[in-house]
Amino acid sequence: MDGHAGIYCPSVRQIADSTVRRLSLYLRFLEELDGRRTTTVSSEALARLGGTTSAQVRKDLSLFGSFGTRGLGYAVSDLIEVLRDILGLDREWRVAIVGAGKIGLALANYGGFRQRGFRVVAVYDNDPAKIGGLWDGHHVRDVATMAGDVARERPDIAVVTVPAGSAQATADIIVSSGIKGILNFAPVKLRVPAGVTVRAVSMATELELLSYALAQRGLGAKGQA
Amino acid sequence: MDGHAGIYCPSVRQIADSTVRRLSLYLRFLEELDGRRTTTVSSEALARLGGTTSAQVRKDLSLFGSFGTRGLGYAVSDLIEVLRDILGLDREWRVAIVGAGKIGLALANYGGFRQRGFRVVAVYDNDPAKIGGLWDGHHVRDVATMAGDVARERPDIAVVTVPAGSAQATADIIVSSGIKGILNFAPVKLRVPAGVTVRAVSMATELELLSYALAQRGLGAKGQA
DNA sequence: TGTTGTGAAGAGGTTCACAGCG
DNA sequence: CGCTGTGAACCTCTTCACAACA
Repeated sequence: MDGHAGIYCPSVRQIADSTVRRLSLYLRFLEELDGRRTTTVSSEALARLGGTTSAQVRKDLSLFGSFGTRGLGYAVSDLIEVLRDILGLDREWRVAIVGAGKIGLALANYGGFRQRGFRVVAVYDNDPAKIGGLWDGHHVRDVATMAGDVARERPDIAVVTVPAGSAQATADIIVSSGIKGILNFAPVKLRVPAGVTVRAVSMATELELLSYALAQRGLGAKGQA
Repeated sequence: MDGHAGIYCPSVRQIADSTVRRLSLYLRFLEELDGRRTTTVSSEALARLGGTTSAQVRKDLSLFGSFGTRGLGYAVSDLIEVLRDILGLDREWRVAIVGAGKIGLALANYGGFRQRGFRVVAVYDNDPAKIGGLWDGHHVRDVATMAGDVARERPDIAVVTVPAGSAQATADIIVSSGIKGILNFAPVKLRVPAGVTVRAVSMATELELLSYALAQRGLGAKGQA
């Protein structure tokens, strides 16, 4: 055990999503800076990299503590450790992938996945054609057996990469098996009880936001045939 | 030409991302309701489906016009058409995929992609091993030839599914070739000139938001070994 | 009567500006 | 002197409450 989880308690109860999103961004920049042997960084420099303002950077960090040195800035390697701790990346997260399809595969093969401490411990599907087969080195199991496996393998997070139509039913199985975190790739809003956290990666929504932006842009100027 | 693009001009100049995101969600629910032959829906019902409030639904829609009937609600099929129009889904979007890998494949095979009017017109990569090969029915071309193709094939949107390290360079090529919309799957913040819209699908960030939420949750109660 | 559309009030996040320190 | 940390002002989005109306 590392025993230092929760050193950086926010003074305020609830931290905004937008803040955590930026912390995650800062961390990526800091790791890049660290790779270039940069030892110190100012809020101004971090802000430029992240497309925000120096005040925003300082405010974001100050919600969790005082990590900088006045007149100097932030020590890159220290801040990396702090942010990893805050974001919960100082430990391993055990992940079950539900839906042995292409999206899950893309995620599992995404370099940052393993590197950030996310480890696939089980893969499920409900398609008899897939069950028993191999998927990225894992045997695909029947989703019906999930609840029984959880006690043994203790996954922390379930990744839902099933079609929209079966996403809610899948989420229900996941919830009832006791998993408290869900990363949802299906283009539906999952309904879960309090105490379970859902995050959605919404390709459909982002595409539509893009479509909206482009359509708006076309109004004033050209409006292509 | 359909000629009715831009009927629904927002009274305010700038619509919030969060609003457009909800419109996209409403549209999905409306299509589901339409499939069940439901003809009318109240803001209250839409709100329940989308996890928001009726006032929010009405406010969101009222930014673009008055589409409901007092005492009755909204006509499902009419509202579907209105939202499709607002979101720019009443036309075809020509898409170039840059990075012939697994994520792009997952996206291209996602049902809603074609169905919502997004059509892949070209696939690029910079890996000589992939160039010339077949990818989901498309010949993979050298990304260096992109600028020349754009004049002929007029893609509206480029999907960036290359590794983080080459994402910015790829975006630069895309921008200089004249494409105005980018859907970015790489875990980096793309820097583009004004006039180009970027949307990011960030698996890394959402994973970290999930990790943060779970880590926080562990503090008060159990704090697993 | 039932539900929309909307001004006004409220909440929450961002920006400002400067005191506080190294 | 430079840069952080932070209360206060600002602004934007959300919620409320009710008039308007089919």
